[in-house]
Amino acid sequence: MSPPQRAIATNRLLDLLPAHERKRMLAAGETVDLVFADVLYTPGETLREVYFPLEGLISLIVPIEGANGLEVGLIGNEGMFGIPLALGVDVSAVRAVVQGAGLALCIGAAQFLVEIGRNKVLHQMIDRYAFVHLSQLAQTAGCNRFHVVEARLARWLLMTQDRVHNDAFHVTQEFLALMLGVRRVGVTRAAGSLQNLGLIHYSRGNIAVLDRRGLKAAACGCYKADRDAYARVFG
Amino acid sequence: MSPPQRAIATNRLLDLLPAHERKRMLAAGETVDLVFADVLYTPGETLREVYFPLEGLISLIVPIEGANGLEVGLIGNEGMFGIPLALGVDVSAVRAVVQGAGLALCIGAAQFLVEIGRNKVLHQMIDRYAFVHLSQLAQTAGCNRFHVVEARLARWLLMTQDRVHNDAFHVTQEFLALMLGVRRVGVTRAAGSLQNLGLIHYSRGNIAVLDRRGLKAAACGCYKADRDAYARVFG
DNA sequence: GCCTCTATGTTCGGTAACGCCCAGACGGAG
DNA sequence: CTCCGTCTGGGCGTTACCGAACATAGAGGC
Repeated sequence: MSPPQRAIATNRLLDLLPAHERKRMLAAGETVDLVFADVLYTPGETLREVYFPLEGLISLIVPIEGANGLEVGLIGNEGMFGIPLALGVDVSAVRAVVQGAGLALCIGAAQFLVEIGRNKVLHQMIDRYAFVHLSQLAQTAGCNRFHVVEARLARWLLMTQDRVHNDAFHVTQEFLALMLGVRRVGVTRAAGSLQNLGLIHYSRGNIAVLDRRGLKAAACGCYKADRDAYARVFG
Repeated sequence: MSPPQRAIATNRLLDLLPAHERKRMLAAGETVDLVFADVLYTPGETLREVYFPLEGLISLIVPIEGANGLEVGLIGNEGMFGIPLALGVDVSAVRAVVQGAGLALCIGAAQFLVEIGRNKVLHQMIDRYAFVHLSQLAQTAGCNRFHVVEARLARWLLMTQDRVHNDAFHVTQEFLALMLGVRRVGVTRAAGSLQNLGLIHYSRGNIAVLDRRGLKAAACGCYKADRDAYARVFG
């Protein structure tokens, strides 16, 4: 057997740029390691830099009175953190927490503004991503209101799997409960149900997706809606 | 007594523009009458025009499987409908329904694109508004998840009052139930409670806010959070 | 081996919603 | 005045959660 190959991680947004522009972006920032559970930003904090995850995963969490907060966005290598800057605002509206360790391209705010000012295609692309984020946010709002925990958990697992490009990843039920805005017990029940159906396997924070098709069936339509929204804009 | 005066309605976004630019915008479009319950757009529909409400009220509703949809945004004269166009996307992500009749400035999509291409201040302003909308969407997502009907109803009434610039307006419990994503009976209970507290009065669709302070106290903090988000960006 | 810490599983009573259905009450059209 | 459509109020059983507490079980350090 050959040793485990490690593909060069990329960011799908940056991949949309012409080669020379992509190089420019890579040169404009530096590759940093996102450390699990690091809080990159809190609401109201001034944005010092933006992140284009190559492998890492960033959760966007909105604080809410009477609760521990709620995840309203999940950013992997299909997106970026720092939309407000592209919209002319330099503060974060949400808490940004590293949910999966890995590399990310980090670009200073000032430099990023220079780049989007200089490069129309880049700016256009970020704007379109902002629209996708807007759509997904609206979808999530409805999902959180109407859909049962099990379906939302299935959706979350699929979204995460898409972003880590791996059937297995690490996340405890405690953490899932925080993301979904439910009690841990609720996650235990839902996850147990999904496991009984043979869709996933988990043990002490190690989750493996066994049956992607089945998981899609168990998830609410919001998963598909999210993907469609992305695909409609980026093809 | 003097006859009821009718102030010239304005749009707070357009008011932020220099006088000559504001005139230009008014000339670029035409003033139309938003008709109650009209569906301006459905999800996926191509945007033919944008609206800057002067008096009218537009509800943004996201379709959601297993439910009748959920309101995720409310646009009065403090905002505009058509954010996607400013972000380089020409389809609506939501259903846009006229929730309060009144005048609005309507500008064709092509013309609007010309204007924001020509006028940096305008484009910047719309982008910032998009950010505010993003923040409010995140807040709403959490609010819908965690807060009880009564508090959400109070928030909705305050938001609407702000946008119609009037203590009284017309909205049935049936409609409120749709907006809040609950049963009509749930609205009956919550509205009855607010009325018992002397905060509002209602009868057959005619709602009057009697005690704004009290209503703020009854609402969740999301109302204040929304206003703060707007104020932080537009001062 | 043993201990400890973290993660998971279970149980209890409580509650804020749900869907469904029916009853009353007002107001405008005829 | 009567009729009818719209709007509001209430009851009933059900459900998916909640908060709190307690019980097991695997993984790693020593």
